[in-house]
Amino acid sequence: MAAFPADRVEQAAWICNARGQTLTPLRRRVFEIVLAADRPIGAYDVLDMLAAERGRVAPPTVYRSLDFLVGQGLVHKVLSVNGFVACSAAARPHDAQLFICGSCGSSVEVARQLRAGLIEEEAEALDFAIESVVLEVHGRCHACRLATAP
Amino acid sequence: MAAFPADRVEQAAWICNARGQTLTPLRRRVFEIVLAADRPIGAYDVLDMLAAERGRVAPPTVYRSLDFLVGQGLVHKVLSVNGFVACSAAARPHDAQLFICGSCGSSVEVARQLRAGLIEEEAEALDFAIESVVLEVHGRCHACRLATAP
DNA sequence: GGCTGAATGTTATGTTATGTCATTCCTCCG
DNA sequence: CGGAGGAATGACATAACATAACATTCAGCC
Repeated sequence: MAAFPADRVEQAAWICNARGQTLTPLRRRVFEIVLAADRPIGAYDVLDMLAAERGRVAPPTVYRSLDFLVGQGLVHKVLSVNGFVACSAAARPHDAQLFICGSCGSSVEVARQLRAGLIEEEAEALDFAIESVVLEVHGRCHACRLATAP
Repeated sequence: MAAFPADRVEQAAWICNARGQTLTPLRRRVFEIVLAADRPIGAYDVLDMLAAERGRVAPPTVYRSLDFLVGQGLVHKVLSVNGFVACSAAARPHDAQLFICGSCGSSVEVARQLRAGLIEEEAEALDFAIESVVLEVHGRCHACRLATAP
């Protein structure tokens, strides 16, 4: 198998192949659209862009592709804004840790683990089997803070 | 002012009063409904229950009351299930930390702080001003684990 | 009495997401 | 070759969640 590629779309294709999955043209295009937005983008925004390129597109077309990408860890769903954002480190799936600016809508994914075992401790105490953790931090980003407090 | 009451609904009324707000009959009833569900409940489920009691009820009626309760910290919105759950410690507003069972739908709110400063550190590094933090842990609860692994 | 503001009612619509069945296309196997 | 089977997509309909905008009610107050 070829070496891990530099381009993010090619990386995505490589990752899918490595798992016996296929980044079809449609999925690839959806991924490109999500990637091009530098912030969480709504499913219907993706839909509109697809529709502009190829005529009428129905919601399931978009949701199926997004679900696939989320399933592969290539894209994260951002619950607090009902949007989707490209993962910044998709090689291995992980729970997203996002800082989301309420002012400009941008989001930053943080790779470094921001949990310090307390969640796992608590889960242990509750005898709760963790499957995933949603962590979304809301506030104002650096740029927006500068903009309004000059 | 009277002492802090034992009943959760009375507590809620007391908290609202202390802030110059009013827990009106409608809001009180919505709070009771959310409280009675021992898990996150959807806005439209609340709506159905209200409608059963008082005839036609429109969505804004319910959403306004829920928004008020969320604003007062009496109820948390659970993003990952589009639902609302009564806060277990409403006296002072806080970000919710929830363990949600994907099997039975129950949720448990944890009062103990599960963050260890890493999020704040990261925010500092990003010059990001935190306004709120969404933390929702998904998995299987104790009861459901017992049920399927006897 | 009439002004005011908070709350609620009412109508309509916007936004997000999914269920279901049909169609296409590729692959594998005989 | 030809058909079975599976993955992906297309197409249609509808469900589920949420809000905008304006009307009405009602209590408190001058």
